[in-house]
Amino acid sequence: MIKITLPDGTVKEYAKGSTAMDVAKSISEGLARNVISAKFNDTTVETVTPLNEDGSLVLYTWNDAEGKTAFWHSTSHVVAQTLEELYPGVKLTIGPAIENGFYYDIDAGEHVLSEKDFPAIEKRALEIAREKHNYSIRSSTKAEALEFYKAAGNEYKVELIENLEDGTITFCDHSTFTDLCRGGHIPNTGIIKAIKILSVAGAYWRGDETKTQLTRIYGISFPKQKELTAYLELLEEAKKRDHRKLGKELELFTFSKKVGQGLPLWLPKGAALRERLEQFLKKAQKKAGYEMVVTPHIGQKELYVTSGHYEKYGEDSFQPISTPKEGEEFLLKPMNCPHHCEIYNSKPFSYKELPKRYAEFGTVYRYEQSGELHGLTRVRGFTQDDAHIFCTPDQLDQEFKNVIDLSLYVLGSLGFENFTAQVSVRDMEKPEKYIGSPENWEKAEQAIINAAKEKGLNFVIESGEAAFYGPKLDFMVKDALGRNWQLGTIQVDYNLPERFDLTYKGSDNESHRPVMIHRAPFGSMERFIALLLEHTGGNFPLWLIPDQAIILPVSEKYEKYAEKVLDSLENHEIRALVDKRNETVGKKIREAEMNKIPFMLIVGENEEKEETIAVRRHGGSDLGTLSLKDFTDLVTSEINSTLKSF
RNA sequence: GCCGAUGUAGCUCAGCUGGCUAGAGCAGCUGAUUUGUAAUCAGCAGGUCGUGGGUUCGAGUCCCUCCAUCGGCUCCA
Repeated sequence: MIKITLPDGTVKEYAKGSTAMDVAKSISEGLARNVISAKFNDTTVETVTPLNEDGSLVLYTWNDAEGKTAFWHSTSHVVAQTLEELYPGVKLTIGPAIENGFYYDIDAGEHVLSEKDFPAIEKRALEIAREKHNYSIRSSTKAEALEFYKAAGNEYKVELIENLEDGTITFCDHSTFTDLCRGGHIPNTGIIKAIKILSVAGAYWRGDETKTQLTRIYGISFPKQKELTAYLELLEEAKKRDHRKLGKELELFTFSKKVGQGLPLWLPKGAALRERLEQFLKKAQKKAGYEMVVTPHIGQKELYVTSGHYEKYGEDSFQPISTPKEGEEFLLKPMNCPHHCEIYNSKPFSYKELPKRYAEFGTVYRYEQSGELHGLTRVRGFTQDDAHIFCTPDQLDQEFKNVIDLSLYVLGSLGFENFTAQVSVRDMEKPEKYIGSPENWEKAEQAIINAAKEKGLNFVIESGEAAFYGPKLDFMVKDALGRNWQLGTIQVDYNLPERFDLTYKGSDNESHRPVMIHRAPFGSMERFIALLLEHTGGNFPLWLIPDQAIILPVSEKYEKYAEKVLDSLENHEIRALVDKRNETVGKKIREAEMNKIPFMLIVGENEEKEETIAVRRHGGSDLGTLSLKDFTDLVTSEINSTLKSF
């Protein structure tokens, strides 16, 4: 007998060799029907794996993330089988579950897969699923596994197996299909009721640009057809919140082929919105002890040779601008830090004067690969809400926490709640990749982790994600389609102070090296506004939205009164406009709704007589007839409740 | 940059296997209407079908080049 500990703490005895499914059956029939994956002593096991020792067991259903992982991974096997069947000669590589669904990478050989092939793949995969095949895991020796794939001519699997330890190699079989696989499957293909192939894309073998490009098939599957339908509807809804679409509809920004790809053009409403965001941050920064500086958009090539950026990125960047003068070259600035370093260097500092905090809304230019450009989230010219803090090593800890406070204030004021933080630290196995002393790195990494903990951030630590010059903390936010984007960033830098020979005089009357912090709470104005658009669906907070109210006169006769209302609102700094067009009220309301204007103020005979306005809120609720004072109070109080001062 | 897809009026789209002067709705303009909570009516105007080449008696439709966009990959100071 073996003792199995369940998540609620109960311990039960089972015959040796019992499976997770046996345990589920002993608890309830319903659970047994729904259990699709299990973890035994923190290792994923099949529901049919015999358990031969004491241990703790967790059972998962479709409602658990682990259950979905097993479900989607299992589906990828079925899809792989389908691909082998429909396109003879394809070579399978890997097929994991991902956050939403799964993919399978294949070397399709001569076949070119496109969307046209999806229906056939979906149909056949579902047929296979319906045949209710059991998944079963089988061990293999390394020699056997190698022989199998060498015979099949699949060099990818051979490469994978060569990197595996003998004795740990397993295959998963179902139907006539077999695949090298470490495990984690649902019991039976029959519970896969809906399969959707979502897209096809190129992906390099092992993520390496120099290796073969494989064909990646993305898909998703569900235990109920209804859930697939709901998921596809969700995707449709998400598309409506795409910032590229909303930006066009709300006239915030545009792109021009003539100006160049990845170079956004800000329209009046968008520019004004940007301006409000900048003022908002400037105010908070002033309180936090920052000083604004201004630097030019270009700098001598020498500047970037000093900073080291030219060596690292020069080839792949906008190329130097030459001048009539022989040998003179300038670069568009790809970041503001070197300029700020030179500002620091413009005079000597005592430790008593630190930290110095130089802030600038600095526009930078980076030659991003054409295939990588994406709306406002990935562009070639953008404005960072940049600042560089020069401080003593002792001040690093406190400064870092202060920056976190500022970043949280920014995210909070704009309604971002579901952000995560990522702390990027060194890859301890590759010390040669980083500059700066290990002691300093250790100190900085600890300072960041402590600060993140102290501020209660929901964060993950990623090894090897640090920049070569220092560790960092990034705030990550998801877009409408669930893709992760980095917004705010806080980075410690030991490199530039060294390269620019920055110093301060310490209490010991010796020269010391300051530490530098790069930080941008928005990240960039472009990306921040993009993510804010997707988060709010275009319904920005009242203080930020371009037009706060629109006055809709019922007919031409009330235009004068409408103008009077507009004057009054403008005196209270409410951004409003009058729709004087010769259209019906219904039409004016419809368009104001589509333009996402928060308040619609209808004025006609009654309102003129009583000096009031009939207020309709975006979304349809009727706030009734209000006096102008009541309305301005309403607007002010709503703004004050969302926009706290720092 | 790589793989796959897309590109018709300001916007959203139709245009079947190549065949008369390329269509619609919205937006725009003109006129009528003076409107009370999500589209008043009528008329007009608007397109070298992304670009350049090719095949063909004939190309929006087929082929190639380039450009841009979209989904991924790689990259992201």
